[in-house]
Amino acid sequence: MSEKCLYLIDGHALIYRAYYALIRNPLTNSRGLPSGAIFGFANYLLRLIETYTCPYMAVVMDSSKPTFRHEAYAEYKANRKQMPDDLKLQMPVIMDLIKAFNLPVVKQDGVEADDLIGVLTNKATAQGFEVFLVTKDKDLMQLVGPNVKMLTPEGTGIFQVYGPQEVKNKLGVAPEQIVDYLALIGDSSDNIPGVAGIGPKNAIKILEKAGSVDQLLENPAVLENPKLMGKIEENRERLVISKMLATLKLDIETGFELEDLRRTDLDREKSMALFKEYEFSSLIKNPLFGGAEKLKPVAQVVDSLEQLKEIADGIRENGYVSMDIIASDTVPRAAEIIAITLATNAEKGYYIPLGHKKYQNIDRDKALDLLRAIIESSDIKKTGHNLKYDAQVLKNYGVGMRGVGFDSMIAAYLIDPGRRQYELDLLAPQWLDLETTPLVNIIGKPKDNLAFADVPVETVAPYATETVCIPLLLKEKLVPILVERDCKELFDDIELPLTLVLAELEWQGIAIDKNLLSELSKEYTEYITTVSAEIFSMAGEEFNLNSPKQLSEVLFDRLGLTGGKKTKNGALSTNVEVLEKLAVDYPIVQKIIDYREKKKLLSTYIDALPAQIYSGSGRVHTSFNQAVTSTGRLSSTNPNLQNIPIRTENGRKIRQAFVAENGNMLVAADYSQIELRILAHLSDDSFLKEAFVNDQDIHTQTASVIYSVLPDFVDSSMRRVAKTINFGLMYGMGPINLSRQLKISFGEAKKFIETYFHQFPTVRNYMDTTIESARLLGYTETLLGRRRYLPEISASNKNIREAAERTAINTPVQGTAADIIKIAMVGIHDEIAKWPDARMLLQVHDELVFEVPQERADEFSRWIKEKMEGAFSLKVPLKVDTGVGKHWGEAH
DNA sequence: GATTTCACG
DNA sequence: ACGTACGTGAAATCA
Repeated sequence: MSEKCLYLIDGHALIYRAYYALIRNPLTNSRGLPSGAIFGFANYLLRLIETYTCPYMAVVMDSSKPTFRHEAYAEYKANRKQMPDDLKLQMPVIMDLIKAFNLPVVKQDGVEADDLIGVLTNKATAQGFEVFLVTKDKDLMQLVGPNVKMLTPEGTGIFQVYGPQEVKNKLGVAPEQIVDYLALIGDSSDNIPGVAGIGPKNAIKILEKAGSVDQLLENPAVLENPKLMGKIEENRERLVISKMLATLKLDIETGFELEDLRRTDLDREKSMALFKEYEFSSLIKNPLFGGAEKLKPVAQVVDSLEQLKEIADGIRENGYVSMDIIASDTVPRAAEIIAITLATNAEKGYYIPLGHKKYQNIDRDKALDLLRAIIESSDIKKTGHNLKYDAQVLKNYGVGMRGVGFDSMIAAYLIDPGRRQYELDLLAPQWLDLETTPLVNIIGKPKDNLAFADVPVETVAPYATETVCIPLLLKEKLVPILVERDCKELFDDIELPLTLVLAELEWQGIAIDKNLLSELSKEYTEYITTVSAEIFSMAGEEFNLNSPKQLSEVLFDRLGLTGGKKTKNGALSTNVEVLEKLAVDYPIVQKIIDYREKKKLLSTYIDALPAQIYSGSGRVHTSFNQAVTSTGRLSSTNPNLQNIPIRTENGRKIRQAFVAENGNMLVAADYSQIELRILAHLSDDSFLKEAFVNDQDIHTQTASVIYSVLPDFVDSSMRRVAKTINFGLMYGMGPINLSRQLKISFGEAKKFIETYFHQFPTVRNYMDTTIESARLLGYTETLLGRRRYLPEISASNKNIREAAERTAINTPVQGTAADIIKIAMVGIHDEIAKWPDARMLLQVHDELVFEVPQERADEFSRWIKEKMEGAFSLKVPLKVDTGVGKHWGEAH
């Protein structure tokens, strides 16, 4: 690129663009500071600097004072909303970033960035410069010419170049006509009014005929279209104003000279410091900063049992080992071991090939026997990433892992439970400034259908070595953070042992009665065929009942039903709440509701579950994810066994298909009102505490207080109201939702809530204190110190702030319940061996399901009750209900 | 890939 | 005037 070349960066336009491009996946660093816009903007700047080496470069910012356009047209930019809070927070950092990059900033009081860009562009071209306008703003296309091009960000870090021809192709008008074009169609972001009824297509047509707005106003008749002509005549004044607003003001005096815009090299240290603070690992990797370091541990391939024995001795001496299993399948129960990698320090890993094709492997069984003592020792601590997987694969070979000392996935999750992913290739750059070898480089994309066993040992070994060395480095980095945050005990005593408990649950799986499901399937399939035929005949046409869009068209357009509600995207909703209201008057709607219920059960459970049975065990093995929820709960996938129907008659039938095998029974044990008990504890409310201490019905007691009647006089509807309030409370429910839930008026709902808080001031006080503390600290935490960061708690946008406040109230309650049941699970796991053949199978947030030999089922359930109730001491007792049955439905 | 709906605690 | 509870995962449609 030539010496005489200048970038003019439209600061605000690019910052906003960066902000909105990343808004769907809000980026924050581990302390919860928002950083999406900073990241996006930094990324843009880096791309510019590295791909186009222009020696002149400036960031042009808007004036903070009003400009002539505001004076000329009061509505100018009136549509502009105030800068969003989380963006406002980022602005000072963005200014620091620009400074760190040593980029000149151009800003002039009373002058808009657009105009300044125009003036500077003219100045530069007059001196023979080539100018690039870096912006998203269409207005500036009017400057494009032979030596002026526009660079528009497309996606993250890619720029589209617009010269005169590209402008013409994109918008259908030449750069010289942009002003007239915008004057006609208007621009909502700048609130340029334009002419109502004239959009891009009409504008192009008009400009083709008239040439310009001025000529058009002189002679509207050229349009030869009375309707269009009328519109123009009516809007003469608006057109003039619009054109004025859209036209850049180029007769501005500015003190900036081109030499002021010469870029000096960026300050690597400052930039680096900023990137680190905000954990922009991918930017740190940029070649401008020398690139990220690559971890280069030695990958030693173990080629004999003798050598393996020496390594095992070394590990015993060392006291801990990082390990990873390379296996044939991501589903652990179906996975065969291809290799094991071990490391005791981050410099070197041992790769033990056990199942590579076309390779002289080590005898797998002998190798496992050699390692068994290490893996099964609770004294030799295992480190790794997602050891739950490795533990299960080993279990396939009869090796039972014990003694987990560190798991980088779990550690990263505890530090920031809000993240989506905790993959090693994300954690390494984030916490260590290291780059990892992408898995794609080893086994290619899924379509390549390549397995580890097919890949040469020399290719896999370096990759596998990284996966054991990085967790060791992460341990050094993350453990001090956990210690500082006072959640090391939570990590060591609950989460790490839980990993092995979950491995066990998943590995065990649960038996499914296929025959029962296939009968249900027949029955329900028949039903939905009949109902859908009825629906079509009543509707007078066939359509796809599964398509909300088509259904809404049929109901609200063609059949003319009213009373619909809109979804958040403006479509008319067809959800069950809407349908139930309509069902009163329209029989067809009731049929649709019935169809929906059965169809849901059929496709999500009845037909899906049998397909999930693993042939090797004849059982269904879910995944309990330990690093997903922001509150500390587990989640369940493939299949989700935490949302098996129970609330409706039809749905409950599905529970009968979860069965104990011959000679066994299922024992289900669930914590009764655990969240309200936790609320009683946390709020220290004497009434709530007393109710639980005396084992009274909490909803009846609450009803008695809010209705001011003796408990004996509380009827079922009063209890129902109290129950809804009690539950809603923990989510921060307002009157609108209470009224909807109870189908009562807004006023009544409001009164109930007022009465409640009047009667339970301690609870209100607790909630206020919780929100206040979340605001001060930036996070809330559970009784066991599990943190959740809530940066939005200080937002000025009421909706956003209040949502964060509700989260601040709910998380300690929901999260503490999660902590407690995890403690119970770990405790039970440690002792369950004394019950021959008893196994823990499922966790459903406040419930545990076990499979136990029939003759000991009752005794076992008494033991479980005791273990679960004793898992943790609150100011009120914990209560557990148990049930025993041949199937899950019966065990309740 | 986003949207809508609905299953659970 | 407006929107409208916390935390999840799966299926189906549609662009």
